[in-house]
Amino acid sequence: MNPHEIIKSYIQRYIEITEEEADYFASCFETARFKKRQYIVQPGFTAKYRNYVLEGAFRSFVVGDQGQESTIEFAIDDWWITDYNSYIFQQPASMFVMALEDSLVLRIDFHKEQELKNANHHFESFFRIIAERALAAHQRRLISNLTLTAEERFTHFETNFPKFMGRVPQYALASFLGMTTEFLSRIRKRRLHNKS
Amino acid sequence: MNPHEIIKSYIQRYIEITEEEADYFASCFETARFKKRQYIVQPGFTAKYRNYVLEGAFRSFVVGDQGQESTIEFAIDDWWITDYNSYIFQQPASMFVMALEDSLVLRIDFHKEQELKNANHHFESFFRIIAERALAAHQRRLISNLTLTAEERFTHFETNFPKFMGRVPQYALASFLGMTTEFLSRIRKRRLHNKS
DNA sequence: GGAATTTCCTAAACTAGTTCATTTTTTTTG
DNA sequence: CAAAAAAAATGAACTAGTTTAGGAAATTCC
Repeated sequence: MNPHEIIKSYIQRYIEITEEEADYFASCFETARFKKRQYIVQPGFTAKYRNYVLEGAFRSFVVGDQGQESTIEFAIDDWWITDYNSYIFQQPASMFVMALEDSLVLRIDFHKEQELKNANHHFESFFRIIAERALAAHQRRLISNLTLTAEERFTHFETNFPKFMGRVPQYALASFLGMTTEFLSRIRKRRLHNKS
Repeated sequence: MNPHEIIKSYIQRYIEITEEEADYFASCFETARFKKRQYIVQPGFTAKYRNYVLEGAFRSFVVGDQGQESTIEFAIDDWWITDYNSYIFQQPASMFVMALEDSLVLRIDFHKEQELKNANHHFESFFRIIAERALAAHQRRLISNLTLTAEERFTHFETNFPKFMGRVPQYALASFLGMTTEFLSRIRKRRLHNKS
């Protein structure tokens, strides 16, 4: 499938629209390629795009006072990524979004997205649905962060996001799960000896 | 202002609609009173309503295997509360939502909300906007949970949500901030002696 | 293909935050 | 208003996770 077919089938998962509407929706996206380690969002600059990953992988993270990185989100094929606080409010970003691999994305410009939503009730619904789903997912993550131990968080990630395992570097996963690389390493070692 | 005037002025903060549309919107809500410690959502039961707090205070929380409570959200006047995973997907809840004080809410039924969204593009926009804003807020919270120490999280809460201070019990705040009551107590004591 | 850089691992010392057990204070309720 | 229940405080022992430091693999890049 070509990029536009992919995004068409994506939107059709969530709302029922005509072929023409789906084509119009797809036409509002443009493809963009990024090389490994390239930044697509940087603190201080406003996130102009909402990005849908076709190929490759991304990671969004913030950098604390002492230079500690905290991974906010990962995105591989069929996931969205941007700095939502920056994109939604069109304010300077506080996060980095970086390519973890050479990647290909479909992206929509903020203003184009507003046009889409104004033009057609169905598109407004679509963006409402994906926002609600993202919110629900964030709430689930918050719950695991608050209730689980470091090891449980790791197990939870392994079982719920197996496709991400191996795709994302360990230091990035550790900071996503809210622990140090050293501790994640120790967990994996402990596992190897204790279990199975 | 009476309840319906309040919710009318609430929606008008986010979208521009006619007086008639605002009246219709308000007419889809009903008021409900709850006594302190009363549950409005319980695990196993599907959250039927999205609740807008007029008076009083609520707390949503999950209970872990060993009985440890983790507060997910607080809501006082002018805030929304429900179990979003349950409400959005109309699945059994995993959270409790409990009144912290005798409270008065305006609530909308899930099916009524769908009607509203289908009837009028503006209402669809409204729910899209509040979902996006809630998502952005969740992302900000995730960042502070990942980057700050327990004491910093407390300070951050004090400065960003002063209206909640004093309104919510300490044990609930501690579990919201991801620490034990004992530790929060120690932080406050430390503050009293060290600073100002 | 080899030097440089990045990522991952190991281990010991350490500390931020927890657990447990008890007491004091505040709130609720008959 | 007194008894009971709930919430907050205190302190000591403990531990899950961090820090620091060094070395081993694995990737990257000229």
